[in-house]
Parts: sequence; C-alpha cells; structure tokens
Amino acid sequence: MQEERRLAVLRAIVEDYVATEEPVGSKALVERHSLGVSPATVRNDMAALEDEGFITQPHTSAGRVPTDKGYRLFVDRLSTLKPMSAAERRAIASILDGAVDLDDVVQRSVRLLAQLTRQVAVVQYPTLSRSTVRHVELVALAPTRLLVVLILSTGRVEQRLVDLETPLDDTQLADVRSRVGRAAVGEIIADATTSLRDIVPPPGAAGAQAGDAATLSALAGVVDTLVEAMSDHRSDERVAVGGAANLARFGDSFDSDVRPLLEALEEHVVLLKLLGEATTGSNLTVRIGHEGPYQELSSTSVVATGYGPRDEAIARLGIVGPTRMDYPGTMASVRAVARYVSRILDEG
Amino acid sequence: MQEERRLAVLRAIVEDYVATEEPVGSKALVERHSLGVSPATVRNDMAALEDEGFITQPHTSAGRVPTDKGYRLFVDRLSTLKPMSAAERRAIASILDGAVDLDDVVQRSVRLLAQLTRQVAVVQYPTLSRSTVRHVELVALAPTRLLVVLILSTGRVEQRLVDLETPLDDTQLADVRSRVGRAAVGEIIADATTSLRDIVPPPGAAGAQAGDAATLSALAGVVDTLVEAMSDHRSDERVAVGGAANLARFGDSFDSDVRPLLEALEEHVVLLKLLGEATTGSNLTVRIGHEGPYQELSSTSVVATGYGPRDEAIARLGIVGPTRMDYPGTMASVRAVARYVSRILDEG
DNA sequence: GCTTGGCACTCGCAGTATTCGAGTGCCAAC
DNA sequence: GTTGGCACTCGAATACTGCGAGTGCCAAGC
Repeated sequence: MQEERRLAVLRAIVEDYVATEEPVGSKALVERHSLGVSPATVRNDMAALEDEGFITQPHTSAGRVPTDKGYRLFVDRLSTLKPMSAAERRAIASILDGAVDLDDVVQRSVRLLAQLTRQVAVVQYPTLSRSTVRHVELVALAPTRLLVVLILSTGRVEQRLVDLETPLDDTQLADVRSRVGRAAVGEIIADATTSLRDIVPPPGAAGAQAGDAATLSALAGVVDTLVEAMSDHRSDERVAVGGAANLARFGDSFDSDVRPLLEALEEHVVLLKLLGEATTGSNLTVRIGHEGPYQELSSTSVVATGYGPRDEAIARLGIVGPTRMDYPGTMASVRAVARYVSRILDEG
Repeated sequence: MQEERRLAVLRAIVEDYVATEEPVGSKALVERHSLGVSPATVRNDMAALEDEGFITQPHTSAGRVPTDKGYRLFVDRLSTLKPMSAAERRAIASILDGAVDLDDVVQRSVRLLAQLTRQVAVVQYPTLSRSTVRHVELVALAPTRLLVVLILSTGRVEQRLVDLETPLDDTQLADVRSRVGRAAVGEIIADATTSLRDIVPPPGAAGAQAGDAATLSALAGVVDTLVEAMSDHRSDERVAVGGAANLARFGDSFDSDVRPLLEALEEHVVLLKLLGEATTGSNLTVRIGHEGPYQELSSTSVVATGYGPRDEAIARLGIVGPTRMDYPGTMASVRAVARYVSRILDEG
C-alpha cells in the first residue's frame, strides 16, 4: 500500500521536476497530481524516499530533486514509453524517406532526432564490420597505379590508390580482379579479410596455380590495401552530431556541464564510448549521470540504441542530454527513429 | 601630433580591453602603456574618440570599450600581424604534414586552427568549381548498372550509380568511356560540363559518327550524371567545424551570443556565407560585428581567407569569435594555416 | 594652444541587512 | 496510518549604503 504510493510520489516528483526544472515540494505535488492524500502524508513518504536515496534536497527547506538512483528507478519501473503521435510518425517518415544515400540517411536522422528530442543527437555511421562486400573494382589509372574501389552492402564506398612495382597489362589486371572478386564478394568483412589473405601465396613457396610474378605482386598489393581499408578504424568511428544549439537550454551551470559536453562532441571516440558498445538487437539503453564512463559528464544522461537491417545492430544512435530530461518521450523518439532507419536499411 | 596620439590611445584601449575583458580607464592606460602624457590628456583624447564613434562607455563613469568602428580602424591601420613563433610554425608543419588524404588535411586544419586561435574554426572543403577533372572511370556493376567514378585534381572522388535502359557490352562500354574521357579529362569543371554536353547528340538528329542506340543512350545517362555530380552543390557546401568548446570562454551573455552561434554552426549554408565569397588570391578578410550579414551574430567577428593550390582560392577557411578578440594573433594564425594548407595542396 | 593637476560629481558594484515565503519535521489528534 | 497544526529553517529577493574607479570641466602652466 504505502510502498505503492511512495512510488507514485517518486514518479510525480520526477515528472514535475522535469517539467518545471525546480525542486518540488509536498504542497505543489498534491495540487498538481491527484494522489488522494494530504501534503503531510506526502512529506512522510518523501522522507522515506530520501532515506532510501531516491531523492534529495538541494538545501534544507527546499523541495526535493530526484537523484540518479531515483531516475534509474523511474526509467526502469515507473515509466511507459510515450506513444508517438500520428503527426510525429508522419514527420519521421517524410523526412527520412527523402534520403538519397546512406550519408544522407545518417544526416537526416541526426537532425530529426535533435528536433524531436530537443537534445544533442548522435548517430554512428553504419560500421563496416558486420556488412558484406558487394563489389570490388580495380581501375588502372596509370600503368603502375591502380584505383581500388570497395563497395559494401551498407552502400558505403571506400577507394584507395595502389602503386605497383611493375606495369600490368589488361589480361593480368583481369586476372587479379577475378581472383579478388571470387575471394571477397558476398562475404562479410571479417570473412573476406581472411579469404583475401589466403589467395596471396606466401613469398618463396610458389604454388602450382600461382601465376606470373607481376600478377602476384599486384595481387599482394591490392589485397593488402583492401584488408587495410576493411579494418580501417576511421570508418568505424565516424559519427554525425546535431542539435548542439539545444545545449543553450541547459540553463544554469555552464562551465561545469556544457563545456565538457561540447568538448566530448568533438571527440568522436568519446562519443562512441558514450553511445556504448553495440550489443545484439535493438535494445534501448539509458545511462544516467554517474553511471557513465566519464566523471565530467556526471550531470548528463545518454539514451541510445542499436540499429541496422534485419535486427542486426550494425551501428548505434541516440541522444545526450541533462539527467533532468523527459525520459519517456526521449526514449520513444530514439526508438522510433532507430526502427525507421533500420527499415530503410532493410530495403536499401 | 594629437591625431597620432589619439590613434595610439585607441590602439592601447583595444589591446587592453582584449586582454582584460574590462572597460579601460584613463589612469590604467597611462600606467600600462608609456604614452608620455597624463591621464587628463588621455581623457581629452578619449572624449574625442568617443565623439568620432570609435569607443563608447557601457555606462557613465565606467571605462571605455571599443566599438565595431573602433575595431575596424584598429584592424585596418593600427595593427601589425603578430609573427608566428618558431614553435608555432613547427607545430603547424608537424600536424599538417601527417595528413594522409584531402579529408584528413581539412580535419587536421580545423583542429589546428581552433587550437591556435582558441576560437571556433571553420574550414570549407575544397570546392569543385575551380578544380580540374583528373580521371573518369566507368565500372559495370551489373548488365544495366554502371558505377561512375569522378576523380578531381583536388583529390576528391565522387561516385554515382547509373541505371541503363539496355545492357552494354564491353566494346560499347569502352567506347563510352573513351568519349567521356576525351571530353572531360584535364578540363576544369566548368569547361568539362559544356564539352560533355556537346558530345551527346541531340535526340532525333543522328550525326554521322554517332554510334548505335544503346551506346548513345548510355552516353547520355553517364553525361547527365557527371554534369550533375560536378554541379552538385552539396559538395561545394561541405565544411568542417572545430573548437566549439571554445565558446565556453564567451563568459557572460550566453543566450544572446552563444546560442545563435551554435545554431549557425550547424547550418553549413550560413557558415559558408559567413566565410564570405571566395575572391581571388589569398586576401585575409575580417568582418566585425554588424558588418556581417546576420543580425543575431552582431557581437561576433569572422576572420577568414581563401586557400588553394597555386594562389587560386578554391575554398575558404577561418574562425568565428567574439568581436573582442586578439585580431593580430588570430589573423596571423589564420593566414599561416591557409598558406601551409595551400602548399600541401600544391604538392599533392 | 596643447597639457596638466585639481576637483566635484556620477554611478555601478559589492557587501550587509531585512523581509518573505515555500518547504520541512515533528507532534498530537483522529 | 493519516492529517492538521505549528514552530523553524534558510535561500532568494529587495533595499540600503559606502566605496572607488572613472569622468568632465576648469583654471593654471609650459
């Protein structure tokens, strides 16, 4: 009984505090929520909640404010995702459906997310590691210079230049091209890497079906380049950021809260760590205040989820904002955008 | 005589105000600078300067602060570029020389610039319009699907997909490839666009050396795609931004000054307009406060310059900061980075 | 005629005092 | 277990005051 009401009180406190940005007192609570009890009773409950560490008061004789632990309980047990309105759904669809390519999808997503949540949005570009090789092309730019183009199932295109030791004629080039294609096309990155390595004969031990020296040398160079392009971490680390202007709403504490966040937004490695490791599926994760890996960001929360085609989370997206945020609404928006983007990747 | 001293006073006021961020009074001025006159004299000069609109006082009985007009005079006539220290030169060289490709150069530049000036840095990616076509490649991904790769002299690579109406065999493809190559390679973008259009025969009027229908259809599709890629404004508009965390030093006025700037940083079109139209050569431009095109950014200044290989300004870079900034130092840094980047583009 | 010292005046800032009221904890009564 | 009452706390807002940096002006001096 009392336990249940206490949780109701906690929920009310979180909701009011998020809405008003001011510590909430017992009297205001009973006025705004129909709890069916008097302020005095609420006070007793508040005292209990404070003992348990869910709320705290900034100074004696002020209202109560949720602690990280309080938000955690709220998110885990007291909130239900706010359903998106029809208008919001339409907005998501209309904005994302206009995208012309992968980069455009990411950029539109980040804007959309920032707009919906009024927070700073972060979207990781689909990572290479889970995707498959759709095509490899070799183009002779000059007698000893090849352009290697790698096209992945996500739509990402990587190109590299390879300088050859000896010139290659068309037949030899076609040979290299077909060997590489057979080894890599259709494989996921990880497998393609190993099978590409396999088609380069170890130096010295010339196999029966190996081929002439020029071809082998070129093959080795191309394979090296491809392997390097595939494992290139720069591609994995790319993220898009949007809605930094929303930081202006942070209100008070500027130097202590906004500054470290602004710095983090430029460090893509940090951002990726904030988004969290991509686990399987599309689970929505919420990291509140101190739960995160960075001391300086102890007053910010992260709401993130994986996304990708066919329920494979090949990248993550989410938002970063003050611990005092509208979790139900934000979580709903993040999930909705992730689902829609995943669907687009499915079709593409 | 007096005129000269008045300018010296203005210079001293600007320097002191930039350093201390506080209105500067007559007494403090004569103490910190050896002007050789008494505070009373300085006061007279100040009154004159105020009449002319170069300085103003925030409120009666406070020190003086430079106006936009005052900064303008300072920048135009009273300041000499601070020479870069040897250490700074080395830092620029060592950071930029490590770049592996064009994007890397831009990204390193923007970080470097933000670090040197402690302001928000903006670097436009080299624009297409002035650069030349180094190579065009056509790759048959499928019988009726071509990958068109466009490589420019700046090192930028654009790729597009073209769907054909009818399949193309290797001979026909080679034909299209060589026609396109002959028309475009080596030309600057603008010329390539027109000469590409010229090689597509007008519908109906089949010329003597035209060729079969499949080839012509494919040719038209490829040319359309190339022309579109070349004139694609998205490529022109790309900019990199760095050092947003430096906005935290803005001190006071948050909502009125920082917020619009944060918003502008996400609008690349706005940023490009701020950097200004690329004029010829590497002229350093300084836009102070209200001189800029945006009302909301009236308390920010922009220091920008063009850069590019062989003294052709194919893109711009610069910084955005408060009107109260160290102009000589900032201008020197911007120019130094622009020169170094231009040199790298020269070599690449 | 410019420069300078003197001087009265202004006015923002910082520190202090004071009031106000929202909110609390506790207790006795229900 | 709930409720109304009540004394108490303490931060925020307001008002007051003295300080001092800075100014403008003027008359004397170089």
